[in-house]
Amino acid sequence: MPRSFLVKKYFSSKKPYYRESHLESQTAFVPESFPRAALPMQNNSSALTCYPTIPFFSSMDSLPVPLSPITPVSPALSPLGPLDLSSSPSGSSSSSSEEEEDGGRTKSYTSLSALSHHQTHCSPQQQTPSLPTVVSTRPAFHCKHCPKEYTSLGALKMHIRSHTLPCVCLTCGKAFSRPWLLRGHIRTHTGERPFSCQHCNRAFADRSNLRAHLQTHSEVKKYQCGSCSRTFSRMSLLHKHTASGCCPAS
DNA sequence: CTGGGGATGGGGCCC
DNA sequence: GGGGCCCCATCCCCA
Repeated sequence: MPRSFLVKKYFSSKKPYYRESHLESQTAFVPESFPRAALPMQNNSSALTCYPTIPFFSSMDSLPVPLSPITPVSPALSPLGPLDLSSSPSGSSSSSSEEEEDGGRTKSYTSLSALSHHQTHCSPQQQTPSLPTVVSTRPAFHCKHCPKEYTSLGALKMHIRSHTLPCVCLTCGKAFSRPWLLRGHIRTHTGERPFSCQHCNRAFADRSNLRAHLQTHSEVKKYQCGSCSRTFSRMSLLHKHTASGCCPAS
């Protein structure tokens, strides 16, 4: 069903949206010799290039190295050694990535992302006091590029890709963390729109955008303003509405 | 200001 | 364990 969001806190500026400024920094890790000319249109996959993060790692030296020799670590002993360069002592930090209090129940997914949002929101100095100081019984894998930490190496590796951005578009040089993100981006070059609306035949390059579009065909607008009872088809529209001053409260 | 499309990021799940 | 995909989330831009 369309966008039944778990209503989470709305952080207006919490996450990096890769605009020009960021792009500029990104191009720093793109091999300068990427072929600009050839537009690999025929075969989408041909435009996919996942550079093995070499350029970026040139400044981050040790990252790929420690991943392999990691050995299972006892809960008390977090695998910080290899992965975490300078970070906090494993015990003390224990920002309890997944222990965001949820009625005492460990909630891994949304709370972690919420915690991540929180962490990216607060300065490292500030965040600790607000976090429950729970000593996690699970190992903590710290990202050395940001304050985030994960309970599995796989999750950390996945996260690290968002720093290394190994997938580079051969057409424009923009870099992405995952191949499928790059594929979606490549559609913006090729114009491919594999997702079409069954109601109006409008096509979209992204399934999420089709899903959002389907909302426009829906009679029911599910996002309602608490103050004026206006309803909106998207949560973002509701947020814009409230931000524009309808709801003086908050 | 609103509505909607486009683009993108990230976590989780499944294979 | 990794890749691919799904879904959620959010921002930007334009009409």
